[in-house]
Amino acid sequence: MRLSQLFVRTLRDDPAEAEMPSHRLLLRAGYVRQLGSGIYSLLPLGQRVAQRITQIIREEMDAIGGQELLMPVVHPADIWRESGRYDAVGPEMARFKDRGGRDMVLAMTHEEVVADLLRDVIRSYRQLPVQLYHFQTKFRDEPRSRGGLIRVREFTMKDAYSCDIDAAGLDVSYQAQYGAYARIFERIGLQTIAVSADVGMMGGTEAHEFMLLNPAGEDTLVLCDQCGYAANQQVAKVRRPKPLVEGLRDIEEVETPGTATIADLAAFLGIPASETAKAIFYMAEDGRLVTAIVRGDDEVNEAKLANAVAGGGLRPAREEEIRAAGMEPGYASPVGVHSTFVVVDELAAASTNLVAGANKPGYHLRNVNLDRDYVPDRITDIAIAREGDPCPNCGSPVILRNGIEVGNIFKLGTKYTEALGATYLGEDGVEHPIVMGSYGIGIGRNMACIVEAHHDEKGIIWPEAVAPYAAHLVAMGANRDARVTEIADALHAHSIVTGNEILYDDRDESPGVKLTDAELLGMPRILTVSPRSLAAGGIEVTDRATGERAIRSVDEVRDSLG
RNA sequence: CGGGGCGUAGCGUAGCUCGGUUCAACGCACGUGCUUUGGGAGCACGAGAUCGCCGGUUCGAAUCCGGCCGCCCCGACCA
Repeated sequence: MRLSQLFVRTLRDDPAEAEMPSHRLLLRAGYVRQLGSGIYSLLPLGQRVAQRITQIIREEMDAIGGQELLMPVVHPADIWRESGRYDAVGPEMARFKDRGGRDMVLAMTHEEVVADLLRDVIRSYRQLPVQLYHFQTKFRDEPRSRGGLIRVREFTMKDAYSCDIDAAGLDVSYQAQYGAYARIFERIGLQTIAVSADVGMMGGTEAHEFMLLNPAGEDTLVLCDQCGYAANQQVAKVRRPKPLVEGLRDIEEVETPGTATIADLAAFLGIPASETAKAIFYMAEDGRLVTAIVRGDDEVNEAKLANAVAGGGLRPAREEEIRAAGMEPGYASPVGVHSTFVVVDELAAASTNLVAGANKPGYHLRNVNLDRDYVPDRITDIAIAREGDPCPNCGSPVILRNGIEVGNIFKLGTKYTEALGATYLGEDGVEHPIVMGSYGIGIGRNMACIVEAHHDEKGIIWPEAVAPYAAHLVAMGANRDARVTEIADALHAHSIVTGNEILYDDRDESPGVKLTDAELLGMPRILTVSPRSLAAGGIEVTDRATGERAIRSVDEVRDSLG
């Protein structure tokens, strides 16, 4: 490809809106352009990278028996009503009516369509298992897009769906996907960590997310470098040492003016925050007011709490809702209150003689104890893991790191197949719902993550496997030696013939401009043809990653392009 | 949705406090010509902006006021 013909323009200055390296460089080097918030065009260079990533994923999906198909972006609302998600999913799903007034949606994901296909095609256990996948546009009207291609609203995703006769089959499919993911990320140059993850609104029993460590990552990971424990903070278990149990002392009211926060309360009473009980309130989707109790030095993990409540999503309760239940915000506790769903963290439950709210302004209670003073509905781990906590596996201190999710795998189970009636007739002559798994990789996000992991101050450094072109040929000083253009043209022509076309900077630009652009664009090798290189014996080959330069003969370079 | 910031030429910005013949400017990029050619070249000429939009105040608005829209960052949110 001749650079003089390529639809691209590189920018000398960083666009003001770009902060992350990948966003900055992809814009400056002309791989992408923004159309609106979270909506991007891939320019020809970007599209080539996307296609190379896509092809690698395709190969690995095929290698584990995946079958590629293509499902629509526009869905009738009906199948989303069948699964219950038409109402369960909020405004992030775009909805509209077609000309006939029928409700339609833009696909955020394709479980419903897969289940619909399964109920149409699958009759017998003999047709299972099967793994389906496609590359398709998703639209999710995110409340906030960010970080260039890291979090966008419209994007292409590889989503795969495994379909098995039972949980054991799902385990096999899940493991196959896990292995394929490891190979995919290895091949495209991303060092990832697979962490246990929350199943969230997808439902299901188990999930992993493949994470790229990155300071700008939106997820917090809890990692143990001793035993390899790795979990998203949303699900990371907390196993802190149990406190010493004291004898229960009598409850006692104490005046504590102006102590609506744990920090103020602990300071006022001169006790550590760990000797207090913190009450946080949420409304569950089913209308229950949830009281979460953690020790004063802990924070509530909302994902864990939501799973403990099992009443759908949670939102913070409003003050009037808390008062309506008989409690006083800032001085609240479940003591003497019976109308809320009380979830107590294990550590708080094991702690004795805590200070808790008295449910009147300016007063707390000393020596509050579980069971004696209030009745829990559930006792479970709802605290958020902290840096230095003992690893739930081996007890070594864990570390916290930010990560970007580059892929995920979910064991869905039968949620969608039951809802849509996708069943097979088993060997036992009985109808069973098909057991599904779901496996996603965002193409654009992966492209951005590769840049995050592979760049320097000069520009992008594409790994060979995903580079838009294997080499960037720069012709310089053509007017002083006719052989320069001759040789460069011939090399470029040769690369077309071999099917491994290189990028050829044939522009009438100064050497500085050409070399700077070559480094910005990031092909793995830069081939320089100039009177100087010819005098030295041929073509200068620069390794973009290491900066190493070597003179190679023209023949040698030509052969390397084959 | 809360908090903060920003919208002036393709990109980056100045001007805005203090309204008016340096108010529409500067650098880069762009076009033409000549020179230049191994690290973002030089000279000359040139094209390109109804200063995000609408309304108001005023003799006069990029500048002041109100409303709206868009974009970015933090948080909430995130199959």
